[in-house]
Amino acid sequence: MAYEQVITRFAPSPTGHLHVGGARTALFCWALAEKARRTGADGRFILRIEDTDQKRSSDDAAKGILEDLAWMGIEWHEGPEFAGCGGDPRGVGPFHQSQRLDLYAEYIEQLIQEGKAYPAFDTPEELNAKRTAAREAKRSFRYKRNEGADHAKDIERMKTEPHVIRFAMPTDPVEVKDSLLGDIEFTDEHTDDFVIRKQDGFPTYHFAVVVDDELMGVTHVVRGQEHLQNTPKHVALQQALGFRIPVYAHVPSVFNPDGSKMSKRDKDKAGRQACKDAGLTESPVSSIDADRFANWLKDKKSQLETEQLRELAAELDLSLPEIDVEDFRRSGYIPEVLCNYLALLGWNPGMKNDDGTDLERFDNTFLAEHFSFARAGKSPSKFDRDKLVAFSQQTLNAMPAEQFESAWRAWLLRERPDLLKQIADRLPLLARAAQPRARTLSDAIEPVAFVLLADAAIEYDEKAVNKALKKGDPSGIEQLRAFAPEVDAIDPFEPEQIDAAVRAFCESRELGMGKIAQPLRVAITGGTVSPGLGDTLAAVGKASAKARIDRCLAQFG
RNA sequence: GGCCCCAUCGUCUAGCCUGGUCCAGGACGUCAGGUUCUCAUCCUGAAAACGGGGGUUCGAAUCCCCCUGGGGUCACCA
Repeated sequence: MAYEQVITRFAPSPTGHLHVGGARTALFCWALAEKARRTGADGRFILRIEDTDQKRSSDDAAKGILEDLAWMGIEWHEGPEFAGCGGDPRGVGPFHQSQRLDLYAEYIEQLIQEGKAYPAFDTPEELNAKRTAAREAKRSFRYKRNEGADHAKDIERMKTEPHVIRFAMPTDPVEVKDSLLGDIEFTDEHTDDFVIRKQDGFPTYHFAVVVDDELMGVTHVVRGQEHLQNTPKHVALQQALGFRIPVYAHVPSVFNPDGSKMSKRDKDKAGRQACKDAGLTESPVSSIDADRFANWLKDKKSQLETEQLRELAAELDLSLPEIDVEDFRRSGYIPEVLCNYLALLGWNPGMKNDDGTDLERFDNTFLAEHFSFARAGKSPSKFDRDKLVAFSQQTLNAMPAEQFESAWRAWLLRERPDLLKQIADRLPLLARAAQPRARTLSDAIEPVAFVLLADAAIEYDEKAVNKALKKGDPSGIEQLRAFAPEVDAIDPFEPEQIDAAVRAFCESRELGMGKIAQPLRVAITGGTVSPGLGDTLAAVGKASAKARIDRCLAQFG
């Protein structure tokens, strides 16, 4: 009767954009459910917004997370509706915890009636004092209910006094079944009588997750390893409430290459360092006032707003470290690549390519078909940007030209609309030239940046001029002079025709291609590095090409 | 500090469960060559790891124990 169910959920708290670590967890959650779904079982991936912290949660952040997930192609089957994702076919919503308060109240009431939870009236000061004392005595502080507590009397007191509700944690050892780490036994020294309802009436995370997971039918809880110590609390709560106990999988964290935790603070750190290196004492951007700036500069823990940091980085020509999914999107990574890299951080398919190398390039569909925790790693991994860049470059280079062009156009439209306007008319040509050199959609601009300059604004690199124009016999500049009249005859002025003309020129004079290529390159771009010659000339167009050659001849001839 | 988790090249990892085919394979990075009009590609090659110590065994990267190291966690945050 019961056919296989794999119901997973990703439950972020909406306090900012989606962190790559979270994104990987979401990806694994999705893959697990999607795999079941594809084999005809009841596989569902739920997205739930854990906004029980009134102070830190925001609607904007929640929306940002939906956007990030949708961009990555991690589509949730149930949850808030966004971009074709979500919905509530089983009627288990709403999916914002702040809208489920009545539900929690019911179960808390039940626990209090049964004496499994109780009100506590300690002030934060009292608790702090106890914690400090415990620490000084080198013990860990664990809140335990007063031996002589009078439950009925306390319940009466609740009506008039500020209080929290605590769960009377049973002392039996709790066994946690984890499909990644194996079974782990927690003895009762791990947990105390933790708070399940805060003074403001909101449930704590521990209580809300347990209730929601039960009510939403969650069968597999996939979450970060930092939650491992919470699990015995959750299991105890599930037992007390008579709930099912889901299967857990605690995935290891993702770190910076230096071993530090990948955090939003890294952006502040990079910005601060850049300011110090530049010897700045006051803010270079108006959005950060003097006091704030001074304080930020000396206080390593203080953080600027994301927008302020971006302005600062733009001003200092600094690239901030990517931490959130949104950062990678801005940097010009495509979602397929980010997903692929993230999935590989802790999981691998254990298959070979035809040439005998390990299979590591795959898409989300492949992931959904093959994912399991049996092949997932238990140890924390470091985020290697070089490898991500390599994946990105390989993928971008291998795309069909039209696909690259449209991906690039979409990226430019979102991130650099000003630039897109400037180059929109010859985007296909520029895309063709940029694609083989593009590592990301962002740095694709670099190899074709010379087209953005006015003909008269080309600055000639001195070394390039010496090497390409002055050396040789006849000198580069003479070759250029000889070639100049040929330009007009090239028709149409397109890469193939240009290349053919250059080749013919070389053959007739028995020259190596380099003899004319480099002088031309300097004339057109000011330097010795650019895309193929045909692409380079075609990108600026015949009129500009002639103008640039003439100007160069005039200056060095 | 208590408790929990983890441990193969610089990094991500394959191999470990079901010891021998592993003087440990791949990818990224690095270095050295080569192809190409520059750059980027592409091709060839090289250096590079089983944290240490005890067991078990004819035999251990693989199984067990200890040590060391790394990480996590000890909130009215999630």
